[in-house]
Amino acid sequence: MLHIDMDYFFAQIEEIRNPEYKNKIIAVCIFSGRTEDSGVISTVNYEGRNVGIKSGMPIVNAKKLAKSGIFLPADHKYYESISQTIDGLIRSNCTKVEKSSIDEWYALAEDEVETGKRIKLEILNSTNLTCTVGVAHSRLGAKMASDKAKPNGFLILGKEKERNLIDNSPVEKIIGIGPKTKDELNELGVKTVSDLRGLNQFILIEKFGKKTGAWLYNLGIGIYDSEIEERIEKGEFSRIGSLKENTREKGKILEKIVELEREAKEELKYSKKFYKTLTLIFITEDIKMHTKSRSFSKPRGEKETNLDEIKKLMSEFLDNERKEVRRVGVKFSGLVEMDGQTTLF
DNA sequence: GAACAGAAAAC
DNA sequence: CCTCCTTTCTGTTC
Repeated sequence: MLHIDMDYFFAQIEEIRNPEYKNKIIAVCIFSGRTEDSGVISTVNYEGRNVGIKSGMPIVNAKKLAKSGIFLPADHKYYESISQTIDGLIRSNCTKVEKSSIDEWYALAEDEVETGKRIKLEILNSTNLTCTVGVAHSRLGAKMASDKAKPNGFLILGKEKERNLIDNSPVEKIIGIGPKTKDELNELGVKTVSDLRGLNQFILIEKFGKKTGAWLYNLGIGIYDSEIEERIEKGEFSRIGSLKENTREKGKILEKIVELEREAKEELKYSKKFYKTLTLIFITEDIKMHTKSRSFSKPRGEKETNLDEIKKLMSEFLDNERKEVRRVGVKFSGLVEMDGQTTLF
């Protein structure tokens, strides 16, 4: 299996688009609009990483680390179009392709080493962007290989190296193990994947749930999932945004929700899909996420208004929660194809 | 089995 | 001090 991962994607795109920034620190930012520099770093180039800037870091803190750095707003539409170009190149070279995010792909091909090299070159020729390719037997191994080789790298792992690399990795380097699972595993004395071996599978399932528990058990004994899922369609569309200030005022919150709903509907319109469920998202002052949703017996389209439901769901939330609201969002899910007919079911 | 809410993760 | 988007899983309730 191949794993193709674009190097510091958004920031690299900005480097290519603005050659005058060559060799400077470039950080692509998500500005929240609360204050001048509120928001976080999305992606930063290696010059920026060298001085300690990381993705997820508040923009204000990053600016302290790089007085002369270039801090640009994310231009998602443009990054998406480049992602599509790359997607086309990969698909024309591989037998099976899974696009796992805007800048990452898993793929199968006849001769994977040769194909990987060719893809790297074709991407460079047509976009001027570098990427890193990992080749291994499993999905996890391919991903670990590209992680290890980046940036602008190429790494092939045979079965034995693949197993060793995974076995000796700290658990938090494994895709699927985040901060919570890491902490819980560390408490059990598990630091690396190899420490998982020998743990009782029923204890793992009891502690981490059926799915994760069984997956961790298999990981420990060297069984890695390898399926490629060629899904194309998205299952939901959502928009989230920050309020100017934390508040509980219905008018202010509603105004933002309506604005976000309009944006999410644009996506919906573009996809020509209908939805069965509307969800409002609330992030309170303590950064906890809450949701309120309503499903409809008949799928709704881009034309229908949800104002009544939005007001009702919002009131329901505020009546049961006394914290202030920091951010809000709207989500359309349960997407279905409708082609004009409303009597599909 | 659907609806709803929340947790966790990846990006 | 704290952005945005999507997926997957789990528990609960009806």
